[in-house]
Amino acid sequence: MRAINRFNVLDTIRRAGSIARIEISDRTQLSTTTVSAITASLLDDGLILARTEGDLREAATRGRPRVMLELNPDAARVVGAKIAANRMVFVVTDFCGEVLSTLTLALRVDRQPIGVIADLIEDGVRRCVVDANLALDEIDSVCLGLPGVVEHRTGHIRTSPIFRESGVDFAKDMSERLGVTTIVESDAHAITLAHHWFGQARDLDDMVLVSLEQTLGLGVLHGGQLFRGAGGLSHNLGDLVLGMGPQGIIRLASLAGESAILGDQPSGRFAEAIRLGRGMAHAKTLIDAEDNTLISAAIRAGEACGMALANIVTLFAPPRVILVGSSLALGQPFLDSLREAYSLAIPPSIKGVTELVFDQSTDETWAQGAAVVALRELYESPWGTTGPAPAL
Amino acid sequence: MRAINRFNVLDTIRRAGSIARIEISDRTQLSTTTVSAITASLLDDGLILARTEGDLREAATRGRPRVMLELNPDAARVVGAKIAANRMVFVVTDFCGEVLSTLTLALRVDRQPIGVIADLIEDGVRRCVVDANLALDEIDSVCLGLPGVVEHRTGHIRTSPIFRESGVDFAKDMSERLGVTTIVESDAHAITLAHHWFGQARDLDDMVLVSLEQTLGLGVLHGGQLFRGAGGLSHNLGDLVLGMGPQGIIRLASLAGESAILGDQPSGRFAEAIRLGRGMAHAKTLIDAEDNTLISAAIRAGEACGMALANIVTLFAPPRVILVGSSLALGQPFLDSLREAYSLAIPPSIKGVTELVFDQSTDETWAQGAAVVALRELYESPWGTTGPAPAL
DNA sequence: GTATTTTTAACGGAATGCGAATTAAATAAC
DNA sequence: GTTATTTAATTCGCATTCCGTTAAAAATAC
Repeated sequence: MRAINRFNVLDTIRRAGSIARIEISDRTQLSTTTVSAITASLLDDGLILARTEGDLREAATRGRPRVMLELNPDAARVVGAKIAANRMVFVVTDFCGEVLSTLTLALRVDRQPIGVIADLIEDGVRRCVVDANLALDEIDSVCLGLPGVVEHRTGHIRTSPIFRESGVDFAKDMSERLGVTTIVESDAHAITLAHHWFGQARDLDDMVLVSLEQTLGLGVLHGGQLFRGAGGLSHNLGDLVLGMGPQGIIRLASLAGESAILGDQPSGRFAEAIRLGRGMAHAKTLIDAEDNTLISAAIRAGEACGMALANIVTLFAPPRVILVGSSLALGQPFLDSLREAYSLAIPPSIKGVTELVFDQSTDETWAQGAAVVALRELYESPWGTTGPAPAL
Repeated sequence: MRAINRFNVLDTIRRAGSIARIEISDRTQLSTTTVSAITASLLDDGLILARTEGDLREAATRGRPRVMLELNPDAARVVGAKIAANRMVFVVTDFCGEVLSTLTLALRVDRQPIGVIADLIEDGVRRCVVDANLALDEIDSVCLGLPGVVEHRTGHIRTSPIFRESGVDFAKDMSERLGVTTIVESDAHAITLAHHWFGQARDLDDMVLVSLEQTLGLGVLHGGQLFRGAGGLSHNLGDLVLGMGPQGIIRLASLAGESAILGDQPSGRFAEAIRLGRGMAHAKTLIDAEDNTLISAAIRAGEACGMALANIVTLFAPPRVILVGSSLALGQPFLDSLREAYSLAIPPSIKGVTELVFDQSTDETWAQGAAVVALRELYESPWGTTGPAPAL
């Protein structure tokens, strides 16, 4: 019970950024007495800080001024990472989720042996931590955001475009390598939480996010919690079936996946751009130069995404859908056809329920989302005076 | 806190049917002391009964014999109803969900004015209650299961094939007519809970049910709770888009809805059978007589359903999917093509995660499911010594 | 100084949960 | 037939935690 209330108070403080006790009592419906007791213990554990100044009401109010409480950024540090096929992005954040250092490695890792990938990740984490002027043992938790189907609870990677193997217990591997608790999560789930904490869904506890990257992912927020499938695994939108063609099943990935849009580019400048992870940006310049092959690929992809999106809205009926990912960089042809297909396909009965938002987040935001995944687990874990208590 | 534990204990007793306190303590992780206190209060409120005999362990065990606890069937009575376009089925059940009386009205109500439909439902409820040798004021709650998109929380019917109007506040209407708390729920959600309590999902807290009736519905059970969309509304699978054809969007309903399979039958014996709600049964006899039009319609429908099913499994990854509804009566051509399309469309990465179960429930089971919806709300509501306390 | 508002402190009461001891009810052993 | 043993359930005492009330302390405006 205390644990629940404690978490609620802490989360209220985080959402507000800076808030007085009496306001917490208002929002959480807890008595001022209880809030005082809980905040005292949070202050004691060093999770929050008190600031005397900063009362935003009119200065001309009488009475004892409010003491504003806010998260103590130094209460914990975590590492978040976005691992993609052609790049890795690491961030170190403080307890508030603010980024302390960033590291981007542009290198193609897909289909490497698992040991090689683990080596690179380990290296990236260590370097990013050093960049933040920290040592690894000052890091409380690491979260890796990966594409594909990830079982967060068990730490297994079911399938991922960056691994040849399937069913890897990657969380355990990396925990042992780093000597720090390491968890894994789908990259789509990570960016979903990033938007919940910092982005376009700060005001919402229910929403859906669709990520259009090399892999097509989905994040569903339901009551402020990620909706993970039974078994805790993430979704792979690319596997959605859009119809039956002459050569069999047509999946979304085959129309809207990165390779479907960019095509097979065996050589040349475009192929080089793709290899370096600039494929979509380069495609945009080609589209602007009216490359008809690419334009029609983008339109096809947009239509497919719009239809799939309509199906997802039919199933989840969220107030807002956020679209993110590199494919958005394709620009008008893609976005217009997506919007058009969506409004055609959305059933009339739920028209107007859902708002569509496009968001071009940087890779850093994705990594920050992974950090948020780690932080959320810290928030819920019991704390001693020195740091988070080890799990039972 | 007590309320939560109380509900847990009550639900544990319901699941077990008959169970000793010490066993409850085992399963709920509550101390025997707490279980004793809670069961005492439940006994006091008349919600459960104690039975001295019935200890199923070997008779030759020493020690004080266990006192088995079970639900008191007489603690409450509810009415559940399945309202379909061409029939209404009512049941009165006791507190355990056991059916006390049944009433089927075979009449076509779709597109009647709302007052007429309400009249018929009111009449059905009253007659079914009388059949159970009860008076309406002995009924604690009524739940109506309707096809279409239903907002359970607010009691509004967003769209339903049986109403001309949309956005009707039907729960309020019927509550006033009957003088009994009346709630509404999607028929698919009702049958989902029926399977959770009595059917093929007794052992599962996570599963998905797909109902193939006149309307195509979906029920998602997640952690023992129905997963309702962000506004508490139900899903309409028929609106799912399966592809783009020459005449525009192809929705599942246009391939696998009842009218899509049976076709437009303006007259004749078949049309008469459809009007009476025997359409699918009659179709089966025609299929057995090798009516090629129907066979190919059934195959098309099966394929469409199989693909849609694969998409749902991709999104929810439940351990089990239960398929119910009148369309199952089409037999082999439909089921075989469904299975085949499903196994083609299911992505390899989650092959084997989900088990497919077909279930031909009677209409009574659907109505019983609606009763379960009502009972679950009673279970959670606070009780006085005389009956459920009125909502605040 | 007085008034006002926020925060902390102190006390009592109520609810809840747990552990230990106790009682209850049966069988097994003698 | 009595006693011991075993298992189930209850009782009792204790700790926690919450809330409400009241009062005091802190800090500022007037």
